[in-house]
Amino acid sequence: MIELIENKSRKEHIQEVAEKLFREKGYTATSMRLLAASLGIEPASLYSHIKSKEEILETICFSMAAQFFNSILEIKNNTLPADTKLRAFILAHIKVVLNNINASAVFFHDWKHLSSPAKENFVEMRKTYEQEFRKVLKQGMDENTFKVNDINFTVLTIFSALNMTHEWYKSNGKWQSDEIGNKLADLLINGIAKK
Amino acid sequence: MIELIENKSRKEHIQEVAEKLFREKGYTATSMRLLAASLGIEPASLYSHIKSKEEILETICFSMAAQFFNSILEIKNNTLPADTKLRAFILAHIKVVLNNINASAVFFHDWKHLSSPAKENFVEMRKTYEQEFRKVLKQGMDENTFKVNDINFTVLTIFSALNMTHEWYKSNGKWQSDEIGNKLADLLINGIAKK
DNA sequence: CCTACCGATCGGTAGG
DNA sequence: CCTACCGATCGGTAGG
Repeated sequence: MIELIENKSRKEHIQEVAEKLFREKGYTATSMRLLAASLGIEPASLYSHIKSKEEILETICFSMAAQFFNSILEIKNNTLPADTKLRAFILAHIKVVLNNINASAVFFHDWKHLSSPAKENFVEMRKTYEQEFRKVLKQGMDENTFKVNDINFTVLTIFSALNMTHEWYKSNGKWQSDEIGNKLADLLINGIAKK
Repeated sequence: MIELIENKSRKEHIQEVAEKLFREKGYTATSMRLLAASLGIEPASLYSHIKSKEEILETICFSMAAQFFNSILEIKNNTLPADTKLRAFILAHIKVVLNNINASAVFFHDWKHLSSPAKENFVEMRKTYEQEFRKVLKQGMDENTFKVNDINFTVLTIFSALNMTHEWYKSNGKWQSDEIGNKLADLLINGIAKK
């Protein structure tokens, strides 16, 4: 059986196929019947492994959130120059996005379909995570190496650039995660204009 | 009647309310029953004015596409230095996004729910539009004022930053469209690092 | 993991 | 713009 060969539980398999479908069609437009058919089972059989459609969405969103937090855990308290630290943050963030390309697409597009209180928790976690990026921008201003007029605006723009990579990234393409992370860091830190 | 005072046809009113709901809940998750209720009419009455739910989506997507094209029409064939031209493109683009905040959210999120051949046309138009931004990056490299390693990557990142503004922009906020456009242009052209 | 089925809701039509 | 209604599909449950 595939799930034994790949050493994955049936639940993990459901999760994985759901991520792919949710990414392609969107969470709301994906029916449990299609998910079941994609797994080769009857719709009712899904509910032996999962509680509800929304449970799948919650698992995606909170597992991704945990991965984002973990990815910067070892960087955030290091003593590093602001530009080095920001680049490390960007590389860590992009690695999580590109290693979980389906889940991150769902994470970015469909978190708003979470119910309360999951939705409020989600927004709160995102804010806490973004705070680490705010801190490093502040640090760069204090060190006089960054010129940032508006920290909030800059953080939002950085995340815009980082989080859209999932839309155009092809895993069979020529770029590795760190290459893309470095290109993004170069562009955001140094800009398009020649020095 | 409101629609007469505001000089709007019933169809335009439906369109406007639909844009707001589609933005808030997503296209698929918004039912025609909710749309009707928001307008204070019965669901069946909608179909006196529109052909289908997807017609509303098509109108949003193609009207936005037309606005984006028109906004750069007077700029693209001018003889301008690349950085000036890129900034003008960014200001024009951001003005369209922020003047149509609901419609642009739908445009960016839900275009994939278009059916064929509308979807293919949409993708084609977007590619043509992006081409103008590619040209100005190429121009900047020729003029030796831009340092761009990868035009395709850079254009995608520029649009990521530009197109996410709709998610956090508050129309009652302190910023006007051109202020945001200029801040984006500053960040993308000059970067975060102090010169 | 299946058969059988639930009530609710979907987009849309007929006819006035 | 309404009443009345269509067949299809939704997420999910009961019981095995």
